[in-house]
Amino acid sequence: MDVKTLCLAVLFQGEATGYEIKKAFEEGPFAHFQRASFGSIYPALSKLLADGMAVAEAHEQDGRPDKKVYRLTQTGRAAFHRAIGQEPEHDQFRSDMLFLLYFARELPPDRVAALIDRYIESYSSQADHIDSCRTERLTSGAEIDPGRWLVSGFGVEVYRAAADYLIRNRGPLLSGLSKHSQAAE
Amino acid sequence: MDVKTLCLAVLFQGEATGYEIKKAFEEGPFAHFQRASFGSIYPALSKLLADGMAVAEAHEQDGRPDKKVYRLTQTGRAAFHRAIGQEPEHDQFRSDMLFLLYFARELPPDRVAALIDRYIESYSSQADHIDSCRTERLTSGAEIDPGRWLVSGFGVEVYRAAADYLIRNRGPLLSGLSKHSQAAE
DNA sequence: TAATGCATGTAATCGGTTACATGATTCA
DNA sequence: TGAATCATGTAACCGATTACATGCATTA
Repeated sequence: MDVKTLCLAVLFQGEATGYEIKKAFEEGPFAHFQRASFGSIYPALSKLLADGMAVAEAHEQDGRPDKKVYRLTQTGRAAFHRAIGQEPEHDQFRSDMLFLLYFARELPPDRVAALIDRYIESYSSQADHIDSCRTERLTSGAEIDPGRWLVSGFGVEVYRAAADYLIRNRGPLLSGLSKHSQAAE
Repeated sequence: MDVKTLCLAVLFQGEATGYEIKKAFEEGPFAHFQRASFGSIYPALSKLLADGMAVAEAHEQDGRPDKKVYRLTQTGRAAFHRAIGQEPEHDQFRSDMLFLLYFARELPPDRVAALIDRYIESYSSQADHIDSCRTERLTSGAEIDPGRWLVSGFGVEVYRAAADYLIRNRGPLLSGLSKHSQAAE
């Protein structure tokens, strides 16, 4: 998804500043499946203004640059609905980890072990983080949006599955590698 | 991973043409976690030649352009080892599906159902495809590389987990959506 | 006869990252 | 005192996609 659509999506849920939009992709609800940088968000927001898809209100602040709060117009809301109406591509789990581990044989065994541990930790903490947001929302008593619930559940499940797989296969991989190097040498 | 490194990786496993490298990302062993287009592969290959990381041998063919078979040099092999020695970033499952389903409430229920079905099918067939390659390799009697084995196993497991999750949550999502729309209207 | 596979490459364009520039406040 | 948070923006650069250009052989 291009950053313009991503901004449209965040603003669709309520007014926000560029800074807050960035946070939505860092800690917020989109954090585990989309990403955007300041260098793409601010230009996208300017374009949204220029295209009449959003309006901005400046809130003065002392010492800091004026806070610019963006809000979608009807045009913007329509554009968002058009965007989510498009046929999406198939999802692919583009992974540097898999790329590296594919060549495990070419790496020192302790480096392979360290890599796996790093990714177990990384996947697990992602899953835990999403899961804690879920329990939080559940206990807050607020109404639960079925779409968001499914999306966060998916995150927990898939990242958990990834971590579990690595935990189960760490040993076999390492012993497989040492057997191979013994045979080769 | 940048396409230059990706080409280095394919060529590390043996000589290949640009066309064959493309196939490695379409049906080959890298298909489920990396991607590259002709428009990036051919320039990357030229750069590899220019940098002395690969040499190319032209094989004449009738009617078609000469087939150019690339092979890594020692320099190229060293560059590849340097590349896989770098610290990678954390993996993120960037997903258009999750983005769309997050806004399920904004879509017609039948469209949501169709989307989910599409992705169940897509994830399942990815998992099946990788799995069939695994059993093929297993029954071929050839030696199994532990790294590649782990990587393909990961693909099967994670795509399967994704499909399973959607199958289990399709109904609840849809009924959640209809309840909500009844309450709102 | 139309589409697909084989086979290589270029060029326009696009979208995004990274780094830079600025600067007050608060927390450790 | 140094780092992090809040807050906005620009510009250089890079990498990749898309479309284009060519053209034979095979398969449906």
